[in-house]
This record gives sequence, structure tokens and C-alpha cells, in this order.
Amino acid sequence: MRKTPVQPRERVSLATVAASAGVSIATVSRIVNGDTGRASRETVARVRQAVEALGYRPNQLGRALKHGRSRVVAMLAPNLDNPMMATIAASTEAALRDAGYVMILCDTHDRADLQDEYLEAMRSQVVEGTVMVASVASPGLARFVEEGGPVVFVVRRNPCGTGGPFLGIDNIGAGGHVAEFFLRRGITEAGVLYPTQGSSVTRERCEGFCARLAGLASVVRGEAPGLSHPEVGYQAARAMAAGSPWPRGIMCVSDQIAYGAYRFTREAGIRVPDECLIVGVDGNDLNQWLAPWLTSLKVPYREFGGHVVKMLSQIWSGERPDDRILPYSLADEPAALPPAAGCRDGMPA
Amino acid sequence: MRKTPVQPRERVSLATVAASAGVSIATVSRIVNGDTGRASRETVARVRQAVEALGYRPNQLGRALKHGRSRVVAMLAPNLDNPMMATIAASTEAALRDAGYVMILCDTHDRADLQDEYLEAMRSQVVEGTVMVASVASPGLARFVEEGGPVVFVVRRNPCGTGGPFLGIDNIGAGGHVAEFFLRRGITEAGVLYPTQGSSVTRERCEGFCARLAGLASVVRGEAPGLSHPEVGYQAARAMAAGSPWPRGIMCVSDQIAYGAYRFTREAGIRVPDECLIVGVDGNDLNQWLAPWLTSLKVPYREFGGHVVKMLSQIWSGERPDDRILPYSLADEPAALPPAAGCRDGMPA
DNA sequence: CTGAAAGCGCTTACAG
DNA sequence: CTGAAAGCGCTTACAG
Repeated sequence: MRKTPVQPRERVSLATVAASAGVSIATVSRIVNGDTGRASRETVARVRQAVEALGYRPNQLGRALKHGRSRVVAMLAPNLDNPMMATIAASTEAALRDAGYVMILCDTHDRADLQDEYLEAMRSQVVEGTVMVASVASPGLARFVEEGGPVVFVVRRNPCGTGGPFLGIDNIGAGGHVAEFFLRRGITEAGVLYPTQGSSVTRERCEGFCARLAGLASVVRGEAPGLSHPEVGYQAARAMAAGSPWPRGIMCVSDQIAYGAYRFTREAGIRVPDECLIVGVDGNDLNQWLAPWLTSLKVPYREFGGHVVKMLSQIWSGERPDDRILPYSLADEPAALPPAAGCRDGMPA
Repeated sequence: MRKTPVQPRERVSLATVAASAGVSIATVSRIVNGDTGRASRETVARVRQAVEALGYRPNQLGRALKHGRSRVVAMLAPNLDNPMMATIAASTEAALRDAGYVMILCDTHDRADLQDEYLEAMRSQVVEGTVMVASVASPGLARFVEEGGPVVFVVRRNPCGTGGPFLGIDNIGAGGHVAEFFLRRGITEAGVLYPTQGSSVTRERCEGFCARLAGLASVVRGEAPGLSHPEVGYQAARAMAAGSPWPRGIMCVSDQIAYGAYRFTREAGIRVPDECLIVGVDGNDLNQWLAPWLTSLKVPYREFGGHVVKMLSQIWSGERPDDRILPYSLADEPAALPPAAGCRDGMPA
């Protein structure tokens, strides 16, 4: 017993509504768009009724073609299987929706060629903005930025050079912060684990860590080929163990790396955190359930979406957004404020 | 020292190219679309050159408007923070790209109202297909299916009734499979943990589990309000512990639930897996690194994308796709084949 | 071998 | 108060 006998309604356009209401499409268009002021009460009512009855929804394609604005934003991210990327994607999607946009999601698998392919495809789709998450250097990206394509770089700065606003944390500072955490605990034998093919992000975390420890503690390094993945952490830990005695504390440049390192410590019979403190970076929410042994520097990924949309809005209104450097925090400590550079949360530095 | 002085090229349309090459837009259109057979060599060359020089890319909006085909597919998923959803999204996105489509991702947060809002928005965007992942019942969805909108249901069947092809696993069978795993290990005191507001998916897993154990083992239940989240697993475990002695083995209807349950066992001093076997469902890749104590029924989420696209292709070519029930597997065991119903991997049952 | 024209669905001056 | 018309970028019979 259906309420209404429904037809597989196809293609209800302005024309359909106009015909049904006995007015011109111009009139329908105006009323649908809220410009009811200059139509007679009677007409407005009739049109609204027709819209309702036919279930008319404006076709965005037509609108977009006319305006040159598609209300679509693209996000290019490597590896959605990384929970941090998924969190960034989720928060950005939500913020875009609130702003009336939809998000096309593209997984570049960290490949320059795929990234360029997507960049082209997104141009074809006439997206209004592009969010590059942890992007890699590629010819297409360089060209895109050079031509002034509306873009914001997230997690990692424009890998092709300068240009394009950035949203992320101070990675050098983050590394230093972990180093200080170790120093406060009297750790003078430290280690750092990272992927050999890591980006500037992981490199900077290493750098900041080592720089802060210089002259105060010894630092052994472990690396393994690949990207941010537990397997790489595992191999890096193995590599480090092969070269020197196991340190009292190790920084892993990401939680994923830490997960792999942990397995190695288990297999090697090293007790964590008693014998060795493992500190990661990211602050995965799952840690409290699955990795209580891990101390992780929390990056506020959940807040990224809001910032991304604010930055895009600035671009759309002709401004050049400042970089936004968000604060990170270590469990049980107050949030570490970034150095006074760029702008946070809309507040000028 | 740039290779070419680049202008912020805007709006290169067919008309631009046509003018530049001194031909009509019809000719350019044909050549761009590979219909080079009926133009002179010379013209083709001139047009190609102009396309190259101007960096012309066809505007999909124009194309889409003409064809009524946008080359866009929407995925509506609850909670991208769940790694399983992220995996499904990633695999579907990759498969769609290979088929020449792009994916709009919508996070419904498991809310019926948001789901309907998105459904409307996607209609406006003229998407060619909609992938509903673990959808919830909503008026808009019911209407959408009734009207024959191109849709495939993933993980969970159409919650509004029948209609619309399904891709997932046999959840009752999965529950039974875990039960048998327990029986083979001589476990006669079992438990099952699930979210109170769970969908048919988790309900069926429970059912299958309990049905298979009926008369062979005792089953205590633990539930807690909420969805598939560690916190719920934790509370469900607590609830179960309050009512009865702790069982020798428990099934958690998802890995997320298992993570929460595990924390409870740690706090309660129950040794896992020695004193209590915990079995989850999902087969999160992170388990091997972070949850070696967990046995998890693996669902082949990574293969979902390929199937989704095949099913959409069938719909687009006018067929009514069969449901696809994929095999699950428990570690160290051969994949458990689903009952002969529907179609697997393109092979008729 | 090539182009003029219609039309996809929409918006927006402009005219009445 | 309302409508005819142009045009966003594209494709595709149709004519020549």
C-alpha cells in the first residue's frame, strides 16, 4: 500500500516544471532560486506546487556550466588505508558539506604519474579547489601551482618548491618536542626510526629530534625502504638493532612506524615501555585501545577539515591565505604551541 | 629559468582551439574524441598542435550535460574513521578510476537525515551510480530505490526492504563459522559481544553464532548502546562480566568491538588468548601488528571495489546484477565458501 | 573533408 | 509581474 504510485521519474527539468505550472522557465528558475519577490503570490504558489509534485531538483551540471562553478572540491591523498589520511578526508568532507560543496576523493598511491593524471581529470571536472594531502613532486603539480590553480597543501608543503598555502604542524618542532620529552626522563641513549623514502615531513621530524639532542644524548638511526607502514618500522628496528645496542627511548616518525617497531621489540624480548620508551607521531585514536605502550605526539587531524575550507574560502574571495601551523600535544601535557609564524585558527600571529 | 612563460590560462574551450586552428568547433570536437578518420591529415595535425599548445582539456560539464552522463559515482558511507570503511572506499575509488569514473565520497555519520540530504545532493550532481555502504533506513533511500536509481548496497542489504543488489558476506554463516571454530577447540562456554543499536549485519553474526552453538555450548551475551566502536566493546564486555562468569571464548561482531573488549580483559586480569579466546570479524590488516592476541574472520574488503564496479556496469548495461556473496576466512584456514546463492566473482552459482 | 545548427539544463540581463 | 533570448562547453545528426 504505497502512498503514491511512483513513476521512475526521469529528467525533470525546469522545462518540465514550467510546462506543468504554465509559466516560463525563467520564472521557475527565479522562484526555485529564492527570488520570489517579483512574482505574484499566485504564481509562486503554483510553481512551488509543481516543483513539489514533480520532485524537481535543479541539475547542478546546468548550473555549473552557466556559472563556471561546480561546487566540487577534489582531495588528492596517498594511501587512504593510513588512518590519518582517512581522518583528514573525513573531516574535510564534513566541512565542505557544511559549506555546500561535495568532495571528489582521489587516491594517488603516492605515485607522481597518478597524481598528474588526477590533476588533469580534476581540471576536466572543473573542480573549484584542490586539496593536496602529503603530495609528491610531479610535473603536473608544478604546472598547476604555477598557473595559480586554487590549491591548499596539507601535511606536507608544496613538494615542487614554493607557492600554495600550507596546513600542518611544525615538524622540526615536533621532533624537538619528543627529544625534550626524552631529556626530561633522563634518556641519553636514543634512537630514531624512519622510512628511507620518507618525505620532508618525516625528515624534518628526524632533524628536529637529532638537533635538539645534539651534545646531550647519543642517537642511533634505523631506516628501511618504503613509506610510512608498520612493515617499514619493523625492518628499520631490525636494522637499528643490528648496528648498535638498543637505546632507552626511540622516536618513530609516525604511529605506523611505531607499530612495526613494537613487534620487533616483542620478538627481541625488549620490554616496552619499561626498558625502552617508544614515542610515535600522529596520535591515532586507536592507540588507547590497542597500543597503550605507545606515547604519541597528537596531531589535530580532526581539525584539519575546518581549516582547509577556511583557506579555500579565502582563495575564492581573492585572498592569499597564510600558512596555518597547528599545535600538537603529547599525552598528559598541555598543547605545544607552534612558533609565532603564519596564522592559527583565523587569529593573526 | 622556466621552460615556457606560462600564463594563468583560463577557460580554454573548444571555441578557443577552433579559432586558434582555424577550423570549426565540430571538427575540433571530433578530433579530440578520436574521430580522426574523416578529417584531413593536415587538419588533424593542426588541431592537435593547437590542443597541445593551449593545453586544452575537454570540460566534463559540457560533455555531461550533453550526454546526461557525468562519469561520477557517489559513495555514501557511515563513519570513514572505521578502517574497514576506508578500505572499501579506497578499493572502490581505484576500481572506478580504472573504469574512467571519479568518486564523490559522502560521510553520512550513520544518520538517516544526512543520508537523505546526500541522496538529494547526488541527484543534483547527476551521478551515474550510488554505492550505499552499510546504509541506514531512510525515507529518501526507500524512494530512491523504488524509483530505480542505480544503486548497489555494500556490507548491508537495503535496509528499507528489498530491491537493489547486494555485495557482502554471509553474516549468519560467518557467525556459525566462528562457533565451529570454538567447538573444534572444545569451548563450551562462550560469549558474544555486540552493539545494542547494531544493524542487521551484527545481528545476523550473533544469530548465526548462537544458532550453531545451541545445545552444544552456553552463550552469554554482552551488549552496550552505540555502534561499532571500541568503547562499545569495552562496555559490552563489562556488562557481560557483571552478569555471569567470564567465558572461555568470545565472539566480537567486529574488530572494533574486539579492541574494546580486549582492554576490559586486560583491566580485569584475564589473559588472552590463554584464558579466553577473542575472535573478531573484519580482519583489519593492523591486527598482525597491534593485536596478535586477536583471531579475526577476514572479510575481503579490498576486493569489494572491483565487484562494485562490475555490478554498476551491469546496471548501466541494463542488467539486474545478482547479489555477490564473497568468501571470508579465518587465519590459517582455507577460505570458507559462501552457500551457493547469488554469484561470485562473475561466476554463476 | 568540413561546418552550421540544435540542444543538454541552467541563469540572467533585457524588454515589455 | 513575466517571458524570449543568449550563452556556458559540449556532441551529433545533417547538409554540403
